[in-house]
Amino acid sequence: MKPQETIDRRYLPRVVAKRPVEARKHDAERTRQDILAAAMNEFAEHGDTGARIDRIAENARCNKALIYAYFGNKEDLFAVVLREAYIQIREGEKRLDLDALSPKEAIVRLLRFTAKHFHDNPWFIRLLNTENQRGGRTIRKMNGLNELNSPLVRMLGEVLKRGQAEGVLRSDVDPLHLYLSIAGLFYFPLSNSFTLSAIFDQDIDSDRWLEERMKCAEEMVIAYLSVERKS
Amino acid sequence: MKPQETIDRRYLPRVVAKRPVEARKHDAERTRQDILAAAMNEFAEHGDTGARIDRIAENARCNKALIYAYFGNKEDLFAVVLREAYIQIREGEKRLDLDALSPKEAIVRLLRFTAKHFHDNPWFIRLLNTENQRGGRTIRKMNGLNELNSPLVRMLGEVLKRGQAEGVLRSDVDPLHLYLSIAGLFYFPLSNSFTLSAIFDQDIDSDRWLEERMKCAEEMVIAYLSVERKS
Amino acid sequence: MKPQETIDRRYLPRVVAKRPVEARKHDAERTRQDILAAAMNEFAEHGDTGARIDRIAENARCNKALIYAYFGNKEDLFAVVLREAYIQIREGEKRLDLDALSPKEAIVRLLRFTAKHFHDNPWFIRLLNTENQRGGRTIRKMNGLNELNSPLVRMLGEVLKRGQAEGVLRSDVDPLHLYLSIAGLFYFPLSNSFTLSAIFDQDIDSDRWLEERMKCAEEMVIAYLSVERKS
Amino acid sequence: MKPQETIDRRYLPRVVAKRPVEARKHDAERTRQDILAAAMNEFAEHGDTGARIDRIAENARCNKALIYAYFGNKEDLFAVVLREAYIQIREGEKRLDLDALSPKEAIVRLLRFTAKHFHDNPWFIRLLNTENQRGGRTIRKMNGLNELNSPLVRMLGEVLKRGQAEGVLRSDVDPLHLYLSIAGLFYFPLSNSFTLSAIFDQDIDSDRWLEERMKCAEEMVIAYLSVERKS
DNA sequence: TATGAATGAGTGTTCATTCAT
DNA sequence: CATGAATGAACACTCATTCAT
Repeated sequence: MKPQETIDRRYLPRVVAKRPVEARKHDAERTRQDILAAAMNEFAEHGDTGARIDRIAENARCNKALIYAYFGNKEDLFAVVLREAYIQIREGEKRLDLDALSPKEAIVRLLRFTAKHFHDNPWFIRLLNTENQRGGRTIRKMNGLNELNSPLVRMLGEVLKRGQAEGVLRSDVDPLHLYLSIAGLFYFPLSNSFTLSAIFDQDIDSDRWLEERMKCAEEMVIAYLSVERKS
Repeated sequence: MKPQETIDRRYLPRVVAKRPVEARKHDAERTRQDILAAAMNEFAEHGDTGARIDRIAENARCNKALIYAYFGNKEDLFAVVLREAYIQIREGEKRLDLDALSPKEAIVRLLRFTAKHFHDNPWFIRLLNTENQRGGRTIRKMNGLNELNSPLVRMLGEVLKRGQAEGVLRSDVDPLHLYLSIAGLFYFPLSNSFTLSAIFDQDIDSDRWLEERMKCAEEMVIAYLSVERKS
Repeated sequence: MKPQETIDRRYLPRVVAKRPVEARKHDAERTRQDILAAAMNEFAEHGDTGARIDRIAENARCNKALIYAYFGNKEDLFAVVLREAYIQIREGEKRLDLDALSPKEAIVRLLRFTAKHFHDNPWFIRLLNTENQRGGRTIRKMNGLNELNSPLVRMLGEVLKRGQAEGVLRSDVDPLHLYLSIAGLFYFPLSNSFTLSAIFDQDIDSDRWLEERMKCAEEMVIAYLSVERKS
Repeated sequence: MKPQETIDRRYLPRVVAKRPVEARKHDAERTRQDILAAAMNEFAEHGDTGARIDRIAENARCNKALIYAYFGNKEDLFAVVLREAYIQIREGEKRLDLDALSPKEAIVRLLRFTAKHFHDNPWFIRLLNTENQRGGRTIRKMNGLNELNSPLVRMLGEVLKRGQAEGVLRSDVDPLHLYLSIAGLFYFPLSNSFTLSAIFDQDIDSDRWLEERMKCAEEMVIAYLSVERKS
């Protein structure tokens, strides 16, 4: 039951920037980055127990000992990788500049970004799955998670408040629940694209499919937010 | 980076039926069932690479060689486990008897069943994740998937048709997309309960949380289905 | 700084009983003994950190996994080896039948046995040294040490009592101290035979040297025991 | 099976002279001394295979490459350490000024010094054990051992000759054997203090125990030397 | 049918040693 | 003179799988 041998190129984080085969010069920071990039690949492709230090070293074009020198051990390395994944998505969200948009437009933009991010960075989903399959042992010990992630909820909360003030959004929406809904509408099909494609005969990973899905999800979210609650 | 050591009891499939320690009495079918039950546990708890044949044998109260005699190898055993998981959820859905309900009631019942099933059988989610982390290698080779899974879509399609005929549901809904939405609204938070609990400080696995989530999801789906499309 | 490559054959415990190269038949007890014998060799030759599981497996004509199946891990294996060493010397002492001899003869016989045992089983000394270089971490956790070792002191105590009653031995001798003296007179030169041979140009491991040493030690001990204390 | 983690402070050679953290100021000789001191510690605490170049560098406040620059490799470094150990004990003996004492007093003083040296410098014993566990590979290749060590035997020989001339010591004593006896009476219990403490329930490393032991050993040696051989 | 014994190919990790600056 | 970076060869231990009975 060997882990996957070949994998769709899309499953590789974009971080990778392989350097010519030649000699490794004594460039610590560069080396660290190479290892981290290789580790993101590896953990995303194979999960925690399936990931191999050997392969990370090979792909980072260094030897295993160096990985231990820089990152301690496999578990610590995974923690760095995981944090990096969160940093990337949260920074992407920040760049959306939701405050500059009308409330509904803001929601839609967040929705489309989320869909895009999940679709374009399948390793992100795989990393989250890995950590949850592990029982969250790594994230439980991580620091600074709140500072990293709370801006998203705050941002979304402000959009909702604005919408309610303007009378265009219903008034009883919890921002966290809203985010979970938005994410869930894409996470489920994309995370399970292999099984769903097999059992329902779909081509979930195609751009066309995603576009359709976004339309559907957008309508659902907007429909929900537009309804005024019957008091 | 050892796989999880202890796990919430809920994470174990219900199939398990441990028998008194005494003797294995050459009861082939019984033995097979024991192995299968133990294997479901093991794959759900630890994923494919984390699962251990030793532990399966121990929990099935037999020896490893027997597992190979019955199931071939680890990969084949996983395939049987995975199919079993699909059988269980599809049978649950069939028992819902959606035809006997009004369209909206039927949708809501399916939604609540899905939520409950994901919540009560976390191993189901874990198994799906495992297979998708594996790149769907197992399911790709499985036969009879269509017969097993298509009834769900057909059933849902009929509900939608009835609702449209009665004029209570919008007319442009794809049953598969609807199912993906319903499932996704719960799959995402439940599958990622460890990470989400950590980063957003929630108690996602609690019954109370699920109840709230169901209310929210229900409203969203109904709002969406009730909207008449502006032609 | 590789551990020794070749070593005087004398440094190997006598337990070794190598079986023809052919096939390993499923004989658990035999296998266990083979592993234990090989482990005694290995730990005696190379110490704890220098001992190699690979070599033990090779010499026991089995594979490494089997060693772990039988003994748990390297540390546990070392504990079994160490206990075995104590069992062997204590059994040898019991067989001396000191009670049947006159007090002085009994002391002399114990002395000669001790000398012989140290000389003929250099691995015994090496094993003790290893454990003491380790800070006694293994023996500290061992059970049943008292039952194993106290008979020696008791036996010696009885000899002394008899000698005092008969008026042939001085009356203020502690049996443990006496044993430490007897052992020390041989342990030091034999344990340090390599360094002493090098710095004093002796052939300490020869039978002739041992014979001389025994004469000298015997006289010293007897002289001491014969002196009546000036009250 | 990691080497010892913490160790009684007494187990460290006195050579150590840690300098403030600040800067290493290109002082070659000073650096060499620091490395040597750290190496003595390391080899004494952990033996040859357990000793770590990393730790030596850390404790010497330099980097590993420097150690190689100064001492060649681990094995060569160990040789320097070992020689240093011999130098220290032989110099101690020289300072005893045995010629100024009566023969019996001289013997007793040597005995007490030896006991004290072994007790106060347990790393000395550990170093000797290490080298002997290695099969004497290092000392065999060392030069100038004779000049270093023969003065002890010569000194002791002269004391014996004086005693015999004065008629207070027996006439057939080999000075080397006498030294081996004296040393052995302390080496054995001190070298094996961990195992002996465990199996005989003693507190061998205490000052009180040593005092008792000295009394006993003294009596034994004097009794032996005082006896006139029955021709 | 069922089992305990045995195996080979990994797997994470360590460490003495060398390189490049 | 001094250093941080880099390496390869081990090494303890694991695990899916097969053998012999």
